[in-house]
Amino acid sequence: MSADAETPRPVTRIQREKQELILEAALDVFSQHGFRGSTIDQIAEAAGMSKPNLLYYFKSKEDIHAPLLARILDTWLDPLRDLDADGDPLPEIQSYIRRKLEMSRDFPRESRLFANEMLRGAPGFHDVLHTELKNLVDEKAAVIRGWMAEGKIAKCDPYHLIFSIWATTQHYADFDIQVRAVLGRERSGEGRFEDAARFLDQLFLHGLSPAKKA
Amino acid sequence: MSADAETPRPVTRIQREKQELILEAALDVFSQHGFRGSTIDQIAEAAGMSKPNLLYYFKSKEDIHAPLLARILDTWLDPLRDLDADGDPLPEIQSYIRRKLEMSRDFPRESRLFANEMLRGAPGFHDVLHTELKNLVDEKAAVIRGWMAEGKIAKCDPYHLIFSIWATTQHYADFDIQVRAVLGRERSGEGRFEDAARFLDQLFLHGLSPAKKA
DNA sequence: CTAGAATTTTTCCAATCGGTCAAAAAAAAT
DNA sequence: ATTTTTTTTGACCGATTGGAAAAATTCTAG
Repeated sequence: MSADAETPRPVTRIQREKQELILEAALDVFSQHGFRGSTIDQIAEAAGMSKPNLLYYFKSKEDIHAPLLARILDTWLDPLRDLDADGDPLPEIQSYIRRKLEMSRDFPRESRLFANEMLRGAPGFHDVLHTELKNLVDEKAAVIRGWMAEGKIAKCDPYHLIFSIWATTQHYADFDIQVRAVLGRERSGEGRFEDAARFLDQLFLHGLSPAKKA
Repeated sequence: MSADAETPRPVTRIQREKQELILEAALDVFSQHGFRGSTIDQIAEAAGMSKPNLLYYFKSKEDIHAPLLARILDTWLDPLRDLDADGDPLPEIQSYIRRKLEMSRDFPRESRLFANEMLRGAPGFHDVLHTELKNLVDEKAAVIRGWMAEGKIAKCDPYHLIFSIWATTQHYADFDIQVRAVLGRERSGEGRFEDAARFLDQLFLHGLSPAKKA
């Protein structure tokens, strides 16, 4: 018997399903209230079980939160990983933007959980940001810089370019309520994501300068 | 004697100062942990006083939080209010971006408090978003559309333009930790805001299309 | 100096928090 | 059917929470 007093490693299919159910409920709660603002009771109720029962599957609040974060960061960076150095620069960036926007549309809770963690100062997350994340961004920034050197794209700071893509796309998940309020009832349908996609295409491709017919 | 059992309206100069001291401390705490994740004890300690003493000045947690939010939304929108329909479009927008960026640099806690509130779904804030905020944005969106009609600026959705300015500028306050991690030790000085300003100028003015010498 | 008001501290409370434990119940294995 | 294992429940614990009450202190005016 190992000395590890941990959550029963998922043997049964049922166990895995229950754990998934709990993580799903926890995502709901954590993404709204943050880690400290969420309670185990809340999560348990959202998952339709009692608190001790939930604690049978995850032995602490942290143990529910941590795997959520880990999983999310990973899928969150997938679109950036797929940025292809051998592709056409502008279409590559364009499709990166589109994929990030789709993630904000399809996984807003994940985006908000991530944002909550950043606002807290990302405790117990620092290392990942400075290694995994930084390495990936460094790599892709180099790719982008390569495109600039070839004259295929306007010269600019690739890091801030990536930041601006993150910011503009995630905004539609994290500030959803504000966006809906400002757009009003009529324009708050799912169509707002298509409008956003159109706008971001134009912004990143041409900016605001009036079209020159030179 | 009014029936309102409220916090002693600030008569003394000392009272006003203490209240300000508390709000300052509360801003620190709330901006990091959100409303539910913050405790009165934390705030009291940050303000250098005991919890009951703090409760002498503000009778509840909500009573500390609410005025902070109200004040922030107001100053937060100042730059947009100043967007001048009679000014030159591109410089107007450029200086709006710059001011928003400066606010992220100089008042990051305010930005984070606001972000925290949005993530929660902005309870007890809905009305303000749908009236004050929406009205202002509608007004300024009309101004921008006017500029487009005159051909002084490229045609695009003015609402999403405003969203993208909010997103890109506030990102440097709300995701500060991520930004620092990615930029690395060397580039995490205050200079990053100048880099950001340069980049955003280019993004919004010209986008990423390679400079045409047509 | 002294009465009165303003401020601060001490003590306390009920509710909620994260989490434990043993017993009950349900499933699975024999 | 019965034993064994897994899952669920109910009762409970110490710590922390938001907040009240009242005593103790400090400040201020006369």
